[in-house]
Amino acid sequence: MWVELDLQSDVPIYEQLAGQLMEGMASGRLQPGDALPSVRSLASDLGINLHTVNKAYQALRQEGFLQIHRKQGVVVQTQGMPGVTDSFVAKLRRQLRAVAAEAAVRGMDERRFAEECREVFRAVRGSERSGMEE
Amino acid sequence: MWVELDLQSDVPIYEQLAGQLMEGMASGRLQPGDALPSVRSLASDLGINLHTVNKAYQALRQEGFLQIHRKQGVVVQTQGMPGVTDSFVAKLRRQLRAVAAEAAVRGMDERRFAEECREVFRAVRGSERSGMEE
Amino acid sequence: MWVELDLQSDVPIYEQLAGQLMEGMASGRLQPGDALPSVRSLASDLGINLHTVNKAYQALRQEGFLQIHRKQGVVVQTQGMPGVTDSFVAKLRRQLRAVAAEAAVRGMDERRFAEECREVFRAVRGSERSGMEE
Amino acid sequence: MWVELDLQSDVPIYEQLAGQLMEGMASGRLQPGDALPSVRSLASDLGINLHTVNKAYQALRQEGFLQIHRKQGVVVQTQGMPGVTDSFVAKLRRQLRAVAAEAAVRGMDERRFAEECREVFRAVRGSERSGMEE
DNA sequence: GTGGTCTAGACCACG
DNA sequence: GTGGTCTAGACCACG
Repeated sequence: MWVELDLQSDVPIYEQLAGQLMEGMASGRLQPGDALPSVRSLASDLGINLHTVNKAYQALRQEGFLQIHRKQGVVVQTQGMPGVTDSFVAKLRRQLRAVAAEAAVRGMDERRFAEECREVFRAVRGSERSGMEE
Repeated sequence: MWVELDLQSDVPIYEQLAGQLMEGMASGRLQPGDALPSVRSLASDLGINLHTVNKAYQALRQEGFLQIHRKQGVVVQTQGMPGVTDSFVAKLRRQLRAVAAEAAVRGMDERRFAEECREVFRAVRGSERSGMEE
Repeated sequence: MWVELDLQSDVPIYEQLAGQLMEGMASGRLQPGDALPSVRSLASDLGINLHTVNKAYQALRQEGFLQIHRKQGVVVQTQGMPGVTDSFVAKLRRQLRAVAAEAAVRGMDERRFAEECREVFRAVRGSERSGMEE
Repeated sequence: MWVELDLQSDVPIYEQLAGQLMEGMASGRLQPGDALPSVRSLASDLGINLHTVNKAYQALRQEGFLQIHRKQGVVVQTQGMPGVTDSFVAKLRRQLRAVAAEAAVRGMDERRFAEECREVFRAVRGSERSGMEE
């Protein structure tokens, strides 16, 4: 799989993995209905423990991004991805505050900050979606 | 002090504290040269451990946002705040990726995302700086 | 058939199926002597595994709610449904404890709880039985 | 502690534990703000693994019944227990359906069923709360 | 074969 | 000392 983990990072592995899967969904590499590797195969593929993979899968399932069936395994949500809920917007803003504050202190101006955000957003959505929407 | 901590959050307290101090600097409530409370007094003020306050102060000092003198205590950096370094931009982008990916998956479009970023940036800079720059 | 399964639920499919059949019997849609679909046909009808349907049938047979004949197939018990045995009452109470405890902790009062129970009971017995008893 | 587990039961241990803690809160043995044993001490006390205790604690925390602080450990929610939300009522009814259906099939009548529910509810609330409300 | 559960044991950040 | 994370390995229900 295209997942890349930094085992040295202080960001927990399961969190990195969940993040990478989220980016996969954002970019379109992972489409609704797509099957993900079983916890065991992905674990051995990435060289980590199956419990660590499971923790990432469970977190994404609980938030509604994945479905986990007993035998069929793990699948990207088909029945309505979570939308832009109020609680998500609140979380988004909370996370942006920390980022924005340091940028402001370092002297980055508003336009530059917004531009960086825009570019990162474009980057995660990737090119594979071109023509899909809008 | 105006710091507010969420003891239930899974974000470490020292990190929350450092973040709040950073927001104080971003908004202008904390100006270069301003003295911060002593480790002892801030700890008892916030009802948290001495070590926790110290850890937040040390982290901000190490990055160049604070100066710590033996007896004069803790002071907001006077000799040039850290600027928009390449490594900061890299960190900024890394942090934005996670945020942007989830926003994209949830169906937020680019314009809305950039607008949220812009507004958060404005909010953290606050009104107290009006007239300082630009 | 009128059975509806939630393949995403963490309740095993065979258990959901047995529950739905039980509700069919409670409502009167399934009467003593009524024939149920064969394991094969129900499985393909519901898009699930043969074993799963079989497991649900066997569980209900073992408890005395169904009869399974070699060639006549599966039939709702004709020779006396299981009654309100002591062991059933014990099981009933055990299951209610968990439900009731959470309701109590959330601040639901006794009257409301009893009322919810009453209404659910009425709902599962349904209207098709009207005139059958009492 | 007063928790009793049935290691033979097919109900997962962590679920039994969470249920017992919930009953403790329902009965008033566990009051808001009360400290619970650390995962380690409760685990050794009950003769089970600390991860199993942790799983029960995390489940109750995620639903809002417990707070987990880094050093202070685990505490019964003080800032507003979860209330009777719509989603809880929906879950309650779903769980009652299965129970009620079998009771109905076995010939238990509505009044008896409601009475059983009422008594179980009284039992879980216990006597220690007498005089607390109403 | 799959995920779910449980155990045992380790290291670390936090406070 | 506490919970958080990770590993390794086991057994089992489900399908």
